[in-house]
This record gives sequence, C-alpha cells and structure tokens, in this order.
Amino acid sequence: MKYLKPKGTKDIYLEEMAKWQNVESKIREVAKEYNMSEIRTPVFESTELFTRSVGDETDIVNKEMYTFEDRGGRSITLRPENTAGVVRAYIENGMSSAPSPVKLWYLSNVYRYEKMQKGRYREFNQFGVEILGSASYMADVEAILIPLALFKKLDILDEVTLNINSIGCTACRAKYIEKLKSFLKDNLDEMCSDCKVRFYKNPLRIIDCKQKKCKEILQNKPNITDYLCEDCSNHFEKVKETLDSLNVKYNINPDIVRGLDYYNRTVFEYVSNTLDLTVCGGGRYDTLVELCQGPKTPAVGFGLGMERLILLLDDLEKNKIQKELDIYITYLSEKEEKTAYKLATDIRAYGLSVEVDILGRSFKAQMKQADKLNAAYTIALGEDEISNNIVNIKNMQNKEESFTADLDANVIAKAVKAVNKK
RNA sequence: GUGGAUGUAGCUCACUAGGUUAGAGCGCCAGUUUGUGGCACUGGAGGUAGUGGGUUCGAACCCCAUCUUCCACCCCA
Repeated sequence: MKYLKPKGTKDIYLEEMAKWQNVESKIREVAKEYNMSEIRTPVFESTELFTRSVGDETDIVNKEMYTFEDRGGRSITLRPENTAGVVRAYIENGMSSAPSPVKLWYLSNVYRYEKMQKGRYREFNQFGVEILGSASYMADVEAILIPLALFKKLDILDEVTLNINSIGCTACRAKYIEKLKSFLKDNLDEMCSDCKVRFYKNPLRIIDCKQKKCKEILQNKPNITDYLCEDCSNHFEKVKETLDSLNVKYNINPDIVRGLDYYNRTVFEYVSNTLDLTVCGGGRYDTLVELCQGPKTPAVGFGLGMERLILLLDDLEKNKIQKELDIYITYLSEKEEKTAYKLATDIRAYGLSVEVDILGRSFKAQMKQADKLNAAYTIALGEDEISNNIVNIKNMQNKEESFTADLDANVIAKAVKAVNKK
C-alpha cells in the first residue's frame, strides 16, 4: 500500500458507484421536471473571482482555498463553491439576454482545505441550482422546492428539516448589526476569543457560536427578522405564505447565517433529523452578478452536498441498489466457448446485459457465478443445443417459468424482454 | 487552525507479564467423479501488523516521529 489517496478525497466504485448513479438519475429527473439546463464550468478559476464574490473575510477564502500560481504567473484557485463560477459564466456568455429566468443546475466537485470529519471532505460534490433573473419571492420558493423534490424521490422527506430565515438587504442588515453590537457591547469581555474577533469583522457570525457563555449572552438578543425594512419584510412574508400554500413545512430560524458574504434576504438550509449534518444550504444573492461586473441581476440558488446526502441515505438504508443482470450464458466445454461468446455479443446488441465466463471456469462454477451476479436468466450451451438449434432459458428466481427458444440472438432477446415486461 | 482518539488479510475483528512459521468470520478462487446455481463440506490464495526510527537477546504489543481515518471545536455541503 504505497500510494494513498490524498487526504480528504474518496474513491467511488462498485456498489457505492451504483448508489451515486441512482441519486444522480433522480437529480436529472428533478432537473427535467423543473425545466433547468445543466451547466459545467471549469474546476479552477482566477483567485480573484472567489475573493470578490465569496468575500475575503470568510473562512472559505481565508483558510480553505486551494490556490496556486500557474506557469504563466496567474493566481488560480480550485473552486471552493460553484455559484461564483456559474455567475462568471452567466456574465461572460451573455446569458442575461436568454429568456429569463435562466435556471441552471450542476453536479460538480469543489475543493476546500479543511480538517477531516465524517461528511467533510477536501474534494466533495455538490448538486446545485442557480436561478438568475427573478427578484420575485416565487424564485426563492422554487429554489426551496427543488431539493424537496429530490428528497421526495429518495423517500427521505420526513428525514430532513427545512430552516429558513431572512437576513435582509444591505440597508436593514446594517441597522440590525448596529443593534446587535450595542446589545453585545457590555458583555463582550465574557465572550469567547472567536466572538471578540467576529464582533469587529463579521458580527452576524456570533449568532451561531456554540460556546456556552456566548449562548447565554445571546439568549435575549434582538432577532434580525424584527429589523427588516418593509420591502424585505414583505418579501419574506410572501415566501412563507407561498410555502404554506404548498404545504411545505419549515422552521423559521433567525439564527441561520450563511458563511458566504453574497447572500441577502432569504437564506435556507435542509438539516438531517437523525445525523448532525446540513445537507443543503442556499439563499438569495441579488448583488453578486453586479459585483462580478455583470448587469444588475437578482438571483437565488443552493448547493447540496452529495457525500452528505449519500451518507444520510446509507444511514437510513434508503439507497440499497440491487445490481441486476439480464442473462448469464454458460457453456459446457471449451467446444461451445466461441458460440457462447458470439451469442452474448449478439444479444447485447439488443440492449440486454449479458455475461459470459471469461475466466475459463467450469460449468458448475459458471452457474454459481450466474447466481452471484443475480442473473435473471441463464442459458446453457452444449452440443445438444447447438446441434438442435434450440436453447432452454432458465428463470433463476422461479424454475417453473423457464422456457425454450431458438438459438438466435433476436429470438432470445425478444423473448426475454417480453417476459420481463409482465 | 485547536484539543482528543484510531490504524492487524478486500471487509468486520481476535491474539497483550513483549518470545517459535500472526488467527477467525465474511468475501475471493477451486474442489466434493464428469450437463445446471442458491445450502453444506473440503482446500487454496491473500498480511514485511499504516510507515520510519528507537528500546530489547527478541515487538503487532513499550517509546518517538510521521501519515491516515474518526470525534469535539472552527467552519460548512
């Protein structure tokens, strides 16, 4: 075991790959149902894109980016999140002139230099959506609904909780921060060292500090929802009303503050009820496109952690994939080997999954193998079958439902497909 | 980045007053007399005990370093 995968990375293979593909296929279904189009952007972008958009006071930018200089002396960073790259692509390719709203989805890997824990990797995958061009609360609602549609398909609707909040616009947030600061000012000495720093750099983050003393002090803090300006307040009310009308259950949690600077108004997250994990986080970002030198464009989006979602599914045993094989062709001796292989190849051309032994196993071992691979049917080829030009197609689950067919790929494929449909 | 754990076959784990060729279950490969799987039985492959040093006549077991993974913070998907 000389070479190990880099810290914080993961190999995905065999059964786990099947689980991923299952989730991915559900994601594609949802994407189609919501009429979104897929976007793929580069794994790396110029460093400045992230420092500008994510915010240079955030932890992501301060200590978690994989940044390096390329051979041309450019500062490059492996994307720590996807929104910035999508927004860059939106502007660069003039997508603002496409019919609004532009609804983009992606499934891509992102990179953060973090200390490992379960559900926390240095390379991980996010399913995400960005809805660009709508300032309406309806867009917020749609962004909230999309993960829900996926959870429903995965049968974990009751296993996650939706938390929402509004952090207002720059104007009302600034007012709130003043209130919060004056509330905390007197007790600042008793707070943890992190919070003392946050007090000056990013006061909102104090809200979700987990230190006991800080929590105590925060008990009677002012809530941002009480300080929203009229527009922001109305917007938030409309979001809630619409969610209610759709029977979407949610908690209003005035303590959720996202770790990226570009959010405003609605922020939301989906949290596992059983594991201590945030599976999905998102919100509105009306100023980001402009900040990245694009046309003024309101937008909302979210990112959903694939590794965490799959971790949750595994924990709930909701993602068990039974691998299936349509036909296993066995042969009695080396004499029938070539006929068997040709038959397999021919049947495969009809879209069925077919396996033949390529290890030189005995007939009996081939049968065992067919069983292990969970083959629906087996076909045994021997001298008799070849001379009579007829084969027995054995149903591996129920011997009584076995049947015969001509030794012909077309006939066999049609017969198996017909039986499968029943 | 801070604090605390962990590491023995592909997987889940045994073996400690430090002492001959490190074990089990599952998995993998094969066989149980020659044309039919799932059970059972038998056999086989597979580990320089994460890696590198040190202590010792002798280390998987003791010490140090390092890496990995995990837990609590931090943060977040």
